Amino acid sequence: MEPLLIYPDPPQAELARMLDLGGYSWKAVSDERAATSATPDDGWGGAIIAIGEDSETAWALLRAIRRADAPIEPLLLLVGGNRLDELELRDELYDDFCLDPFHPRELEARLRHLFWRAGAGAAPELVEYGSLILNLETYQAAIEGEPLDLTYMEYELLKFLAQHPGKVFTRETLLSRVWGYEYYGGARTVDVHIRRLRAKLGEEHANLISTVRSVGYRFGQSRWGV
Amino acid sequence: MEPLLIYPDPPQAELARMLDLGGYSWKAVSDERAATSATPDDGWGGAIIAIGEDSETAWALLRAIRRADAPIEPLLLLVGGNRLDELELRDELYDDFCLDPFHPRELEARLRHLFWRAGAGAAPELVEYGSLILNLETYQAAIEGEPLDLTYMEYELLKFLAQHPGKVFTRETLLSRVWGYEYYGGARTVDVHIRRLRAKLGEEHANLISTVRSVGYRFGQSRWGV
DNA sequence: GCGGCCGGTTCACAGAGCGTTCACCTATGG
DNA sequence: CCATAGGTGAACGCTCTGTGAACCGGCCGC
Repeated sequence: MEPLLIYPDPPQAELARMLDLGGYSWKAVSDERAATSATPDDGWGGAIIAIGEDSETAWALLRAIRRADAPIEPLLLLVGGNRLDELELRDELYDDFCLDPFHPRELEARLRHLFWRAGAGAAPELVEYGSLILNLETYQAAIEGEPLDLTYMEYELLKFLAQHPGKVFTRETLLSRVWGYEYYGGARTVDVHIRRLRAKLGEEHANLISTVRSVGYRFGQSRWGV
Repeated sequence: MEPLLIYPDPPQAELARMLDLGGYSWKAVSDERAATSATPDDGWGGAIIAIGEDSETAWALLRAIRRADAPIEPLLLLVGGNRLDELELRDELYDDFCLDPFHPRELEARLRHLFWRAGAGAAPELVEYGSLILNLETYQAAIEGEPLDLTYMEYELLKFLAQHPGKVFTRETLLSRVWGYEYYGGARTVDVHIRRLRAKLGEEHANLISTVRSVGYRFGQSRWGV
């Protein structure tokens, strides 16, 4: 997970200890310029801004963050009880706040909930293996960015295989897991679908699906490095 | 504004006083049944649930609320410091929480922020996708500036699809989400409406709705990024 | 009340896409 | 070198979807 942006620098010892204990990576900055220049390649994973004595500076930093091209989310404030009224009319500048001084347990719970909320909204259901991507919501597949035009059964079969990379499945297992438990048909059906999958994956990636003679098929590399 | 659902009944005096002073209308209930029967015509404006001694009952109530046809939002918990760990793995059951006993000012700030968030995120009256625009207030639709003359069901179907671009829906899902949960009719009904939608969208934009064979229909192109 | 219109649902049919099967060929290992 | 397993091409037939049209119920004006 990307590191958290912490303000000010240095943060209060309580906060630093709680973050370290909670396994969060973080970096403290002292102003907007420092925040910009220290931005990780993948952006910040979130921010915790303490509204201290010089609250105007903190608010200015928050406005800058929210205006930026890649707004940081989630954004949590640490605010003293005597500054609560400053939150009013600034709703757009934060996602949650925590009274300072804080209970470590409360702050931890708030962070967890914020990250859950951020993650729950966006993330589409994806199955990935190397450059292969299956989007389970849109029923689309792509390899190295190139969309694959798969039929329904091809998609289902590839999905099942890619969800268990490295594992070998017999034809019978595939028939029952992909086609359905009560399915009764020839085992060669699997062969044909595997063939078409290999063809559509392209010569370059056809070896993603390997044949295990006398057993069945395996997707991806074996765990033993064969 | 619609009244707030408060649990338990009666609420602690501090909470009642803060709500009254803050100008909130509210109604306390003692269990799920009371909550259902006391539901205002326009639904609840939100809920404040205190996790007390009998936390299991409160969690059950929350689960029922979130499962209901019209989930109550926003949902704020009052939770004692010694019960903080119960929040873990229940993220989907609340929007925010406040330590109990609470500062009236903090609770007020949290309520204000929650309502602000709910209002800010509340359905924009426009749904847009490419050159397609749906005006939810006036029930009008247009593509490339050309108004579309849609019937009620056509409009509802297009609205639902356009609100979830890229995602594939089965006919059954569409029937339950667009036509209504209890609807029981032929799945071919969906086909016919899709056909008329495509016709009215015009040859040029008919491909906005794509068929996913053996699955259902998808509106627009998938977004791999989001 | 009655007849026509409008919108939603259902039906029947046709066409195409796709899964399955079969026959034949190639690869592999004993 | 044989036996067996897997790859390949093609054909068959089912299932799903698109489409035209009929049906049905509600609404409105005459």
